[in-house]
Amino acid sequence: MGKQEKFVEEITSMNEDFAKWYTDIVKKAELMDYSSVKGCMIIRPYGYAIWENIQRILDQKFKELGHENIALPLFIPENLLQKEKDHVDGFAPEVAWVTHCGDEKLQERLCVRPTSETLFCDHFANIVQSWRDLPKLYNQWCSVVRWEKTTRPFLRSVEFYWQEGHTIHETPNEAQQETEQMLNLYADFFENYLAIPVIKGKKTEKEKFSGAKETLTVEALMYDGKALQSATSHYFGDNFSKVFNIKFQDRNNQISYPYGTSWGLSTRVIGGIIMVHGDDSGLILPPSVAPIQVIIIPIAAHKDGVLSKAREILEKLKGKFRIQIDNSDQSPGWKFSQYEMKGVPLRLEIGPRDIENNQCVLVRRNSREKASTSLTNLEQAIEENLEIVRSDIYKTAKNRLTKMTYTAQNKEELIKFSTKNQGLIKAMWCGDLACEDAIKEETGASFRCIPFEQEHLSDKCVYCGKNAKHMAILGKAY
RNA sequence: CGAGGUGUAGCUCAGUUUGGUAGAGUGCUUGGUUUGGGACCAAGAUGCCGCAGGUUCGAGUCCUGUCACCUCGACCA
Repeated sequence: MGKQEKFVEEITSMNEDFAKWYTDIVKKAELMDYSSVKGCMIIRPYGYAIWENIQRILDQKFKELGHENIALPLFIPENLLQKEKDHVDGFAPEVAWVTHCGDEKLQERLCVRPTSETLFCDHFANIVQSWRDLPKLYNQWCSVVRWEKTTRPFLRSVEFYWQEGHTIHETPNEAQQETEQMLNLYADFFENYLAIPVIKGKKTEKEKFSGAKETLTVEALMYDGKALQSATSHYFGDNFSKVFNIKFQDRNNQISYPYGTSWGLSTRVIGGIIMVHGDDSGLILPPSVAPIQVIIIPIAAHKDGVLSKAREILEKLKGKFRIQIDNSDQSPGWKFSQYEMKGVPLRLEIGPRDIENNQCVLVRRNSREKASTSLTNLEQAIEENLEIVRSDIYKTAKNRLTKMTYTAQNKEELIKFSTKNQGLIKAMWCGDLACEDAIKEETGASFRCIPFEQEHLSDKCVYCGKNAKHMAILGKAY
């Protein structure tokens, strides 16, 4: 039986219709369900458990770096939102307004937060007086609302869950370091935990966050060749501080404005995990965030000793791994398919033949290779196999990123690559908005970022031929 | 917000052309036999045919309106 063989007919093949494949996966793996509220989804327990694992890992990392969690209101008064002009211009078209309490019209309407910069700044202004009060390193886990016209599960929904970090610092340098530090933290999380290779870089003026001086981003490539902006980290300078009148007395007894940052990562990453690692049999979850890391499937469970042996294994390992046993009366084949659909990284089969030989069968989700494994060193074998899953799916994703990144030397190549090939395009750029707009118009590809790792491809802008300032990464994005 | 498509059992869909008893597969429930890649037999339960009007003796089917969802664009984390 070859690796490519498809065991499940219920999922649309990803090469046939990627969008349909994606919808099939999120529904059949029970990650989400549609709700009665337009554009809003229900994250089901299995999907939410992935988010909880993401939260647990990131929350610990944030705290190790001195950040504290905080909870701010769901609502933002209109006057507060409107203080920073670029910011409100960026978000106004998609905010939801609360206008009434019962039948009574509110004095001032309230928007449901699309992001919380304004609330944080308003609060900072109240609590900061001295340089001794700085830095403030805050983070909030919450949901926000952006009334998007078209929605897709996890990738773009009207309400979505995320974390938003908001910090203020004494000096620009310190705030810039924070911005970079958090971007690096995200990049490390994607690469080493989610097994998703990312490109780190800076957004163009056009693509940066409304109100930011600079937006840093990690961009990932999906199976279908589209890019996903996976997490962002913004440097605000003193933009927001001045507008919100956040002042402190500095070490020289002068009145100063602090320098701010914000950074966020949302449930969108779950969409990224699906589209980077999944295959025609369903999800493939990175072990670090998989709700179930090992599923034990007893074979011929009615026979003497099988179930008790399976339970014995579970008891021994349940403190070490997220491990479960499926002793339902479905056939083994059904269970194999079911847990492959749900992306469980490792399957442990145990049947009468194994028990005779003091062994079990371990099967990695991504390769489906079966390996008889002694029960004596089982814990170590599982640990090794989970790590093999992580590094294998990382390699697959990394190879795809390399293979699907093209270098465009001139306008013809740029147009050719953006229309014929799905993937990312490296190209030199003069830095002018006019070229950026024209490229978007002509090819449909947007500037994903100006990567930190620059290469000198040529001296000329790929589009206008003027002197090039940077190498940029372009692509179609979710 | 533009273009296209779909709403019938939990799910996937047939039935709409030509109006006349509400269907199939799968899933679900119960019992039994099975069990190393989605097992088999038997017996069951399940419907405001998206919603609101209209035409008609009679509407899932025809007409008008409306809502929701999906796909592709534009916008976004």
